[in-house]
Amino acid sequence: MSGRRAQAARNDEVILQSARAVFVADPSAPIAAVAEHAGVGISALYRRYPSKEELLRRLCLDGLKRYNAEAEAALAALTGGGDPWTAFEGFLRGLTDADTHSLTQNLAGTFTPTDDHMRESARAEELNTALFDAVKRAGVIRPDIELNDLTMLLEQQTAIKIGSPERISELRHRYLTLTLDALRAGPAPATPLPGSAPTARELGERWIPRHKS
Amino acid sequence: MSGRRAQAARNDEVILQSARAVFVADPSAPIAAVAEHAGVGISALYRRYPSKEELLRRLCLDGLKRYNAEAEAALAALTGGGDPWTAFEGFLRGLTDADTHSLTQNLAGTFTPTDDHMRESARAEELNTALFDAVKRAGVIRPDIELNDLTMLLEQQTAIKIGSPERISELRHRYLTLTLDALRAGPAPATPLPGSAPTARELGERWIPRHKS
DNA sequence: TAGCAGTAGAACGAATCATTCCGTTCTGTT
DNA sequence: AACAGAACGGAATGATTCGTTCTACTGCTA
Repeated sequence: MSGRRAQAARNDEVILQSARAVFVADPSAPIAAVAEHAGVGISALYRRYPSKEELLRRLCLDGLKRYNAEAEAALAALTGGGDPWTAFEGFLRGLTDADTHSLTQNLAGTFTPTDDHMRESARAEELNTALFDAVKRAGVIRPDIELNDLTMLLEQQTAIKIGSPERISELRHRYLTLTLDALRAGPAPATPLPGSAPTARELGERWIPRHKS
Repeated sequence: MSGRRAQAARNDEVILQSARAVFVADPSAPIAAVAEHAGVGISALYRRYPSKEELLRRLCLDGLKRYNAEAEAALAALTGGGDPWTAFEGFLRGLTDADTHSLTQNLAGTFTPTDDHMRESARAEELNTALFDAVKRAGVIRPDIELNDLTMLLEQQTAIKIGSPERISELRHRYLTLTLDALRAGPAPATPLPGSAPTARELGERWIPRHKS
């Protein structure tokens, strides 16, 4: 399968990825920005999604599913007899990599949820509770942390927006490491922080006015 | 001094506070939202500030000054022989209360900075370095944390936006406590977390579409 | 080679928003 | 008592942004 058909198939992919990249960076970005990022025309978008809202719904739903997949994996590792803390850390690392919270919490409110969203969301809550209870029962987490604290902690990561996606990921893992140290029960292991601290240049760059980019 | 003159003086105040509240919650909010929040007409704003940008500049400058004031206070406490960790914690608590990072980092880029901003910013960097070096030298902070990490950690707080300003503050202090535990050198004290975790209701509320508020 | 799936991007229309402007109300002064 | 104007509320304005639609073009594919 090649030619026109192939380009279309390729576009399916590049459009979704571009939408993810653009809307994760700026949830209120115009749809034209997605087209530009993908290197396609606007009509290529509208051929696939009837409206911007529908595209956002799709992205968010994918995010929810990805979240649930990570949770299921962690839960499986846990009930399979794996080390509780390792499973828990892997869970949070996975979510950080997938940037699921930028896709769900940051997009929430920009569209009216469908039944699918409700379903995945409910499922997420189940998995969450099961996972958290298991980890809590294993006693590897400090006792005054509650389930919903995790959501907020992960959501805080979305405020880190500096430079390239890779750099962002590096920084998020850096501070996740710190958070994990704080989350862990018992004596602090003080894991060495990965990555490097922001530079003065990175921090200063944000003062230049950005009307058009 | 009363009557018309008094109302004007009162408006000076209420307008600034409203602008802070509105733009901290949403840096791209329309100027009309500020007027509405303040309970005044739009012209009351334009009488005081020639443009939206000027108002933003003012807010940001106030934020920078507040930041520097906190830093100076902490530095004074430190060189005055106070406990280094207490001074450091007080510094971060103060910044969290004043929400200086919402006023500076989150507003940066929405206007072209003036010389005043540059000046205060440079001053902030001086104070920062002095303060951080002193705390670092005292050995109360884990060694792999660098100066600019603090900025990012504080900036992450600005992602916490749930419910009333009081609730937001409570949650930010809750996670600041956690971060402080992670930041501190040596054996983890595991300070009890203040406030209460987010509720499912608080978390779920964000899924309702918000086109008009 | 006819037809259509697929596309690029201009055109359109609605909405948003900063700013201006006009008419009104009060106050301090003459 | 009457007025000059400070201060104000909010409608009108004009520019801009942005989602969506529409037209014209391209090159498979049957």
